[in-house]
Amino acid sequence: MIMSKCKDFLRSIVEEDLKSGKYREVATRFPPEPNGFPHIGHAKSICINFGIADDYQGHCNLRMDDTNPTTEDTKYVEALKDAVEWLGFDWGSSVYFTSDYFLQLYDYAVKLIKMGKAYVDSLDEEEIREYRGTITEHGRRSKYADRTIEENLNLLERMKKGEFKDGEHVLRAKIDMAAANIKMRDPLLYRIRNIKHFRTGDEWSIYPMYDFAHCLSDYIEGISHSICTLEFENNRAIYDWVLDELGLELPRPYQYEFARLAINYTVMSKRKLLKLVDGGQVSGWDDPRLPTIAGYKRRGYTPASILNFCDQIGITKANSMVDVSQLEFCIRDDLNKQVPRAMCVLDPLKVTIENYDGYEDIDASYYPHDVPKEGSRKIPFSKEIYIEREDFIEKPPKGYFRLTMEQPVRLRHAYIITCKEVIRDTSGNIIEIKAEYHPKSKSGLDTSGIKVKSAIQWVSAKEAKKVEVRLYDRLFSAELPEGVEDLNPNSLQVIKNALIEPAVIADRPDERFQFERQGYFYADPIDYRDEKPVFNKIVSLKDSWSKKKKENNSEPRAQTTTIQIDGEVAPMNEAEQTLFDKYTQKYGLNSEVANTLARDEQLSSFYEESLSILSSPVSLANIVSNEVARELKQMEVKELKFTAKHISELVKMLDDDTISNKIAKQVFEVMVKTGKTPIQIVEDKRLIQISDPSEIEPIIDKVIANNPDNVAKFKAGNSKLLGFFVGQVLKSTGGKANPKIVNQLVAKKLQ
RNA sequence: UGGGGCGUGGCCAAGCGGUAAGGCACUGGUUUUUGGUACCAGUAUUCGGGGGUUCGAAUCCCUCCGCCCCAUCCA
Repeated sequence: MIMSKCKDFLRSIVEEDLKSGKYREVATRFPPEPNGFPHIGHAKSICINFGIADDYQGHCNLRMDDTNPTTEDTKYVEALKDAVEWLGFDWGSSVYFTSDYFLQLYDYAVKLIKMGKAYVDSLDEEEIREYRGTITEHGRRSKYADRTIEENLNLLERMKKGEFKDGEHVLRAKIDMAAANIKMRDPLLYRIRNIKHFRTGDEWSIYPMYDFAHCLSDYIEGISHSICTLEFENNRAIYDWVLDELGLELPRPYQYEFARLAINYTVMSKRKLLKLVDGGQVSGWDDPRLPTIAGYKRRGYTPASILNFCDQIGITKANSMVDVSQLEFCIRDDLNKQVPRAMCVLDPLKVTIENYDGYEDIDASYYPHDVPKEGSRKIPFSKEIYIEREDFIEKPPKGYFRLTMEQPVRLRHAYIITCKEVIRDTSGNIIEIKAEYHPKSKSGLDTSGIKVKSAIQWVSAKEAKKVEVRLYDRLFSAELPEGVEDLNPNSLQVIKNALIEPAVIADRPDERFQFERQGYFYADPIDYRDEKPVFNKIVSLKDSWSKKKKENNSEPRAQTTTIQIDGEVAPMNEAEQTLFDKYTQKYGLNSEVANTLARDEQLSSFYEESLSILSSPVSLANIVSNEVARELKQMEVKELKFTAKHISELVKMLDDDTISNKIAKQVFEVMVKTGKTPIQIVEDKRLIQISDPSEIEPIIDKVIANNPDNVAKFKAGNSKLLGFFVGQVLKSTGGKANPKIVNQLVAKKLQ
């Protein structure tokens, strides 16, 4: 596999963990719940999980997360397996099921109870919800939380045996009903479901909840990186809690989240998809308009195109909406290089070539000059042919390249024709064109000297085969569809009597074709019959003509400028205000720095302390409010490896001009990590700054000599490049050159 | 008592203190017997806004704004 240059954040984490020896081998998993057909969002997840495993010589398990027997079914298991296989991934010798771990999971639950970390709660559903509290209010603990370990054990055992009705009891973790993260307010671990499970049958009356089952299943399988979507971020706390409380032998898995895929003009949630399937708006889970893997497969998308798409969209934590055109590009890009071209007329208009009598077979390559593949077919040519209705216009708009009364056109692979006469029916519709062909204009042997602007597809009337063509368009007309009201009424157009050149049907050189000038099509894997061929449109070709036409009658979109309203800054309390006044008035700090310091108790006391050692209020304030503040975001003052004394020492050197700001940052970094004193660090690394121009100038000369292009650009007015040169000089002195001096010198030399 | 995330062109997305990558889309042009493909060129003086630190900030600090997720016995 070719690795792209830019690693995504997950791969960066995996690489680090492998390097540090946290894991010997990377192990991921793709853990769908078998309660629906997988869609392209799953494909993204599949690519991530299997892709990472492949990239780092690890493995990825396919695991059915089948903990909720009420919605799950074995038919979905099959669909999931199909999807993974179709995309080309290998899940090894067997598919995993969470249900295979039910016994182990139960044992872990017992262990938690014995540790006093879990209890059987007997509140009803509504009470549990009420007790949980809200976003802004604490929850309160159930009175049942005080049950003894024996009681809990006994109850759980009986729950398992099926002695209770659904909802009578649940098992909950004993964490913290006041947690700001609502997920941590004693989450449910098990619930009673007296229902048959599609794999375990009636063996169990209780089923583990996601939060309990998932982390432990990962652990049981030896997963290293448990990758899921963003909405599980809050659940990570439980994931960690369960694994940590159980005191399991390390290594244990960690959870990481990425943003799920969204594409415009479609829906991706299983709920909405199921609604379309059940509601009959689509023909099934494999309806070619659906973003399901089965749908794309049926429509004619290739696995490679989906894989490529997943690669192109990247992996991040930012919620985003990918444009369908990105997907469409991927399938066109893939098919362009490999499928045979053929001619198919969707909306036939009869053309009689009056000066042609007889018949010939024209030999034509299946591939255009820029596709390096071999293969050709015979195309019958005769007096009566059909062309596409829209390839003739009596009164053409400007820029129309096809057949008109005055403008000849080439019949692809064949002759040039000229329109002689238009035949109409009684209501004035054009029903036929009488034309003449130019005998010397045969494709490849053209000596006619006639110039045409385009070549159009056609079929010979007698030999053409009738086919059904299903034209698919986006399912929804709204970019962000809400429901059925946003459905595109024209998402499916069935053309029963399209005409196709016979070789496509007789020889079937492929399953996918480009119907020239129209798009890519796929022989429907289910409905296609030799006597009644059916083709699905996969995607249109790009069409700059229709775009141009549309442009003429569409207004440019109005620019939206968002005005940003500034909120009010929280007022300072009295003590903060006093400090602020002191900092600005007595020490001469600017208000921003004073503000940062005054509002943070830790920072201000740190500042005061360092100020008592070194009387340099402004420099100290700058370092404390910027660098120290950053460290204090991660930890408490007492956890810091450095003290106010270190900082004043650092600032002293800065004030002395012994070191530059740039060096100070380096020193600070080392100090944070090691706790060494700044003086020590400067000595160790010989970080004294170089300010002597005679020492710096030769380096500048060298940089200038090495970058003639950039010198030219700079002189041409690209003043941003000054930073580039300064940077280069700084780099070659290990950051030791005095940047102020370098800046002056570089500016002077480049004048 | 709220918490957790996220903001870089029209859409994705690199970048992590030293010249704002790349892809899609778009616009021109070249090639072309597909108005396709391929190729070339163009498109962000600026990274949600405002301040601050720095010789230098998309990157560090402060602050404000805007989105998303969480109160299923779903996953």
